[in-house]
Amino acid sequence: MADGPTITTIAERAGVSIASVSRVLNGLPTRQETVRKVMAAADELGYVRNAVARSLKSRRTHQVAFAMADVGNPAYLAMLRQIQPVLKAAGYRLVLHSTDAVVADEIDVLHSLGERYVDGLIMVPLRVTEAHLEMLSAARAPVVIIGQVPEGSRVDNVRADSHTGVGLAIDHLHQLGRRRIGMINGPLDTVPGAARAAGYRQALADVGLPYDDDLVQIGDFYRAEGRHAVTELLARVPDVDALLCANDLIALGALDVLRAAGKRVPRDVAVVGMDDTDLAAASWPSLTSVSLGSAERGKVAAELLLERLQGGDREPRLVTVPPRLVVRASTAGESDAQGKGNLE
Amino acid sequence: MADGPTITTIAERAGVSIASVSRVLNGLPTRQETVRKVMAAADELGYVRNAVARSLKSRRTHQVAFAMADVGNPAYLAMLRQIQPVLKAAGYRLVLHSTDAVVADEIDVLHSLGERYVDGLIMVPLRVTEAHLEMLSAARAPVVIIGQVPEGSRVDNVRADSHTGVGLAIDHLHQLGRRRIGMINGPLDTVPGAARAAGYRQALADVGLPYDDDLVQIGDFYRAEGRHAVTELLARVPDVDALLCANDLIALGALDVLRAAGKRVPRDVAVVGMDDTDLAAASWPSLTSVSLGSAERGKVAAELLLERLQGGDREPRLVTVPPRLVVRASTAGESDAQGKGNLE
DNA sequence: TTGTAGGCGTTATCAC
DNA sequence: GTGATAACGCCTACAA
Repeated sequence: MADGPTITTIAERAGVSIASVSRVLNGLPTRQETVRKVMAAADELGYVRNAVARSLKSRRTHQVAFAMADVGNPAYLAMLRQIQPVLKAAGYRLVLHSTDAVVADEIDVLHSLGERYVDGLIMVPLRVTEAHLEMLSAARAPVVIIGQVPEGSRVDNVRADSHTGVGLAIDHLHQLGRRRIGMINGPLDTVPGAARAAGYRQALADVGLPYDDDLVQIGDFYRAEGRHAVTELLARVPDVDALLCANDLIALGALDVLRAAGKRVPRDVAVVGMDDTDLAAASWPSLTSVSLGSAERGKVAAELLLERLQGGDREPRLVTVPPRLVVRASTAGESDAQGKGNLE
Repeated sequence: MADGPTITTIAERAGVSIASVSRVLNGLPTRQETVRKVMAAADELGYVRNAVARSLKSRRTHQVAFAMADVGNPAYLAMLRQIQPVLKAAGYRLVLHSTDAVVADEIDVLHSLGERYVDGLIMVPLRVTEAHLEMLSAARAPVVIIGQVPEGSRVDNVRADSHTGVGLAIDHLHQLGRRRIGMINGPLDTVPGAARAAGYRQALADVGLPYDDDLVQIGDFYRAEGRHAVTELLARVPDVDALLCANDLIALGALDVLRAAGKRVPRDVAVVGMDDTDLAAASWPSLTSVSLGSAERGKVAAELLLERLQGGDREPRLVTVPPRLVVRASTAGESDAQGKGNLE
């Protein structure tokens, strides 16, 4: 693992100056003979440009950071899968930051932008604190935030619209003739929890159904908690005919409980999840789910960042990605692709 | 977004030399008064060290690359989830490379090691070609390969043992009294496909069951292909009482087909998947699966790399991660955690 | 067309 | 202790 050759090594070998070597390597006009000599020397030595030195001079690293709470979370993964190819195609490397849901880590990532080891950052903050906003306004590189940012913040911002998403689900269930539609939500002090609760209330009003506290159960965004919450709801309202779950994991928990209780899905109870993760298609019955466009948000965020990296300044932009209802067997059993199956 | 301050800026402001600034910033012995002045200036200016300049001098980037075929693949993700915290704890950033299963891209990643923008690399190659080996031996930074590398290659190597893993599954099924154990495999010209085929043959011999060509069906590592293959096998051998599937997706396909055919799982047919992905726990019935230790392999790879980055030279190491059978409802229905459920 | 020289921001080696 | 000063490897005026 000998020390790699530099342009100086090549220059000596080719008998020219380092300036000529640099020119050849960068395709600047040079005499044919010089080009030949330099290329030959570079080849023989197995020369590879030192990206660090290059960055120091050019002030560009061709690296972009993506920071989110947890690499293992399917929603972030969906984003990552879209972000990656967009950046790669534009010649950028991707640096990953998993903040483990620790706010201090997020601030740290923002701070480290000053180290200039990346040209830009895409971040999905858990919540946006004062500290975030302060660091954002002082950021030394372009940042795109996926999530909610206060009005007037001077950052590109990509949002989901879970409020509307809940509406899609309720509409769908209502059209299927469901009238006692329960909601299993996560904590109300989270951004998604609050938005979904509000969306549920309004969507019911929109289709003319009364809001009933008994039909709402708060748990948390995990399968086990989902099971627990659904059990409670079922005990209170045995004749519930549909369940809107605040994410897919909760919905899987709901399927567990309904199955154990001898309820048929979707005939007795229709179930809808949210986020449309891979799990939705894997479950049985496959799960109707509201996609909040994680993939799309990732893609848009990457594109916005590239624009800023390539183009110049422009007004900060706000893009809201519309939700989409993906209908599967848990609400529309008979028309499902694997329609021959059933639960009895 | 004004140009950031450098040690020169600080030096001027504090009325000292850049050498002193550097010393203070690096905690080298300095007079108290100087420390105070420098820190004050740095604070006021919001100074942040330039990582690029630092790397140029120190020849360390504190970055490590992880290269695999596809960010979306759950097996790679399981690795990533383990690699990330190990590296983070050691102060390394993670650079992600998704090669889209293109060999040229892999070579490219290997080549780019010469650019010195990372201190090391963890790679999961699809297959190891001559070109790989050549680049590996010339690599200018430590590399850990997850996968099969020819004997005698001078690289750290972390392997799975799917051969043994298949044995675990067959043993389990045999102990449950299954005697007509089918195998749904992927292409035999892939490394995993070949290993699993060999493991199946030998495991049958080990438990004293005859090998029967009719019980083997080759498809591909996807759900739809799994469905197709299982359909064929079922037509040929209607009384098959267990299916070993070469990965979880195939196994999900198997569940689809068995359900449609009115076979009860596990009573009529027990089903085992491989890889133990998240999907295994999400399906119904939940899927018994052979874990090939993706997570563990990631962890070990990260640790090996760190050792090399911190310590000095040592002989290349070969670590084989043992497989583990994760029993769930698809083979052991009654004892399943959600045991009240059934498929009828 | 080519070479010399200066600078990107740090670190580290010297003398003082 | 501290301050010049020389690298690290590359790019780029500017001069020849």
